[in-house]
This record gives sequence, structure tokens and C-alpha cells, in this order.
Amino acid sequence: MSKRDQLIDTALEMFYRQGFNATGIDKILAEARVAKMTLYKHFRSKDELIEAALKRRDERFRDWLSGYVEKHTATPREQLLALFDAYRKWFSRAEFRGCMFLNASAEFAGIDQTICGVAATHMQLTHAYIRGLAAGAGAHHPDQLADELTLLLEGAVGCAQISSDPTWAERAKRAAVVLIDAHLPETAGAIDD
Amino acid sequence: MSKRDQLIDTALEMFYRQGFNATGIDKILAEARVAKMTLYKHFRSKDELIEAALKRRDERFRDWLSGYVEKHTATPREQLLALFDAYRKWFSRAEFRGCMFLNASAEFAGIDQTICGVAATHMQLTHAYIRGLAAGAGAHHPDQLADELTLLLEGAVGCAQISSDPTWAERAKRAAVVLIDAHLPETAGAIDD
DNA sequence: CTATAAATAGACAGACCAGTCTGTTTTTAA
DNA sequence: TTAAAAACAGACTGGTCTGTCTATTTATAG
Repeated sequence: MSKRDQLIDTALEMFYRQGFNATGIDKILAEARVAKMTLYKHFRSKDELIEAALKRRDERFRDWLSGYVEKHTATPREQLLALFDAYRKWFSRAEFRGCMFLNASAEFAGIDQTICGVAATHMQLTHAYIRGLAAGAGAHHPDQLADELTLLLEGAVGCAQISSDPTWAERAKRAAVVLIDAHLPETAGAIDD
Repeated sequence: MSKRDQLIDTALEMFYRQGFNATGIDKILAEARVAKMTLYKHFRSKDELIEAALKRRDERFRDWLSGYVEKHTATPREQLLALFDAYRKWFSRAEFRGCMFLNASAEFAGIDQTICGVAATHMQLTHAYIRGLAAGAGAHHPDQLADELTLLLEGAVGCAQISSDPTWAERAKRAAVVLIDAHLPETAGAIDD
């Protein structure tokens, strides 16, 4: 693995765990065992490293999410619900610290437009992915269903972080069942209450 | 207004706008026109000022929310939906920077337990308020409905912040209509699509 | 082997940070 | 008026931050 990749991976982990402003360059360098000049040869500034870390996080997260969905499900409707199982698994991890892009947006809103742009792009891409699943499931209004599921997922992330309670994923899933059934042609309406 | 209140108000505004770590003590003091020793007579540390600011934010926000709901609605069902109108209004404000408690949770997770506790308490209190509205509306499972509406509201906050798009409140409201109608005795099921 | 590139350690600058201290001025209240 | 309390300005400490610079060492490739 190149020094550049080492830096990005280490920065990614530390930024997510401790926050962006609270994580100093020197600590990242010590953890990654990389010299300072090597960092500034690959990145013009700390902000550029943050950007690179966020972009890597975006790729990794969406790959992981779609991988989980493909592996664990059969029917299109189950795929939509599997999103919530994936999130539940994510919330249960010890290193869970909420949505890294929302965290970045919190620290850099009104300060660094590029970083906020990366965060916004991540949400658009995730939304587009969910929209694709909704369309594949035959939703009447896939955009609208994707909006609703995005809201539940994002809400679950926030609630799980602030309350340190991963079960918010399950509560979101229960709501998702209702919304999905309202959107899908009523071929197999499974109701569990 | 006492110097203490001046400090809290100024800190609240600046912390929300710029973030906690990014806002230095000296800048708060300059903005509030208060001497440094006055701050340290009222608060033992910056963290204690952050706590006070978050507690004030909690009071103000919940007062504003319940005030909005009481003023704008007649029936209990409309009260639940008015939550989303209130959020929509909040999102449209120029100074909107997402959920301050989630932002605090992002910056202080694993660092300051007290601050995270204040954030968690805010969510519990907001949830309890919504639960009360749900019970008043005659929901079959007010806890569950409060969970679902909390998820939609928190999700709308996150989506609105990250995408700088206040219309997420309206999309959340549309989903809320479906969920509320699934929970309420079917006396007056208003469907708009 | 040798030349080029990459990475290293470590010092350094300049700025900012939270928090402490001193001495003075202003406000408050008896 | 006077005594106590509150707030003031501003210097100061010790630390941390990002980013730059130099000089040396290590890897790579012809």
C-alpha cells in the first residue's frame, strides 16, 4: 500500500473517531508512521486530506452497503428492507460515530465549501442507489419512496448516535414496512404487528 | 441581561454557526464584550460554557416548537403534522446549521461524556413531547408513533443540512401522514396525494 | 553502479488556544 | 458616602496547531 493510501486510511479512521478539528496532523502522521513532508507532497493542506478521506469513506460505505444488500436478499422488497439490517449492523459496531458526512457538514458548514460538497454528493449517490432499488421493486413513485427511506435511514443514524442505541434501525425498519407497502403494488403485503 | 446570560447567548450563536472546537474563547469574549475573568468566574472551563449553551438551546428549541404547535393547530392529528411545518420553517432560516445536539455529539463523542449527555437528554425530552401529542391524538401505540415521527424529523434535519434543501421537511411530512393514519383510529383519514 | 525520485527526521515559524494572574475601574447596596 | 462585589483590560504561560525548510537516508530503475 502506498504512503498516500496509508495516510488516507489512517486519517479516515482518526477523523471519524475523534472529529476533524480535534485530530491534529502530527497525530495522524505518528499513527500512520509517515513523515510530514510526505503528507505535504501528496496533499496541499489538511483540508485536502480531509476531502480525500471523505471520498474514500464514500466509496467504501456505498460498496459495503450494496454488497450487504446483494448478499442477504432475494426479492426486491427484501432488498429495500435489508438496508435497515445493514444499518443495524453498522450501529452495533464499537467504532460507530454517526454519519461521517453529516459530522463533516457540522464542522465545515460555512467554512469549507468543497468538503460540504463531498458530503452532499455522498447523500445524492446513496439516494440514487436507493431509488434504483425502489424502481426495481416496482414502486409507483420510486423517487418519493427513496426520499422516505432516506429520511428514515438518516434519522436512524442520528438517533442511534445521539442515544447510543442501535435499535433505532429496527424501529426505522418497522416504519419502512408501512411506507414500502403503501408504495408497492399489493402482490405480497406482509404485515407483522 | 446579566453578563452570564450574555456569554451563554453569544456562545450559543457562535457555537451553532461555526462549531465548538472552531470557536475560540477569545472570539466569544470579543463578540459578547465581556472580560475573560468574568467568564471564568461564571464557568470553570470552556466545556462548562458549552454545556450551558446546549441547555439553553434545549429550552429555547422545545419552547419554540411547542409554541408553534399550539398556535397553528386545532385537532391533535394536525398537531402532529404541525411539527413538520415548524421544522420546515426552521430549515429555511439563514442561520440553520442542522441539529446542534447532533453536531455536539459529533465533536464530543468519546471525549466529553457530560456534553453528550445533554444532547441525549434533549432527544429524550423531544421524544417525550411527541409521544404526548401522539397519545393525545389517540394513537394505538403512542411510543411507536413517536419513534417513527422522531426518525422522520431527525432524518429531515440531517438531509436538509447536508443538501441545503429545506423541502426535506415536506417530504418527511408526506411520509408522516401515512404513518400517522396507520396509527390513528380511522375517524377522519385525510388522504392527499 | 549510478542517477533519480521518494521518504525520512527534526527543527522551525507564526499563529492560535485555554486558562491564570495582577491591578484597576465600575457597579451595587447599605 | 462608603464598603463590598463585579467586571474590567491586558499581560503571561505553556501548550498545540498547520505548514515550511533543510539535510539525510532509502528505494527504485536504467
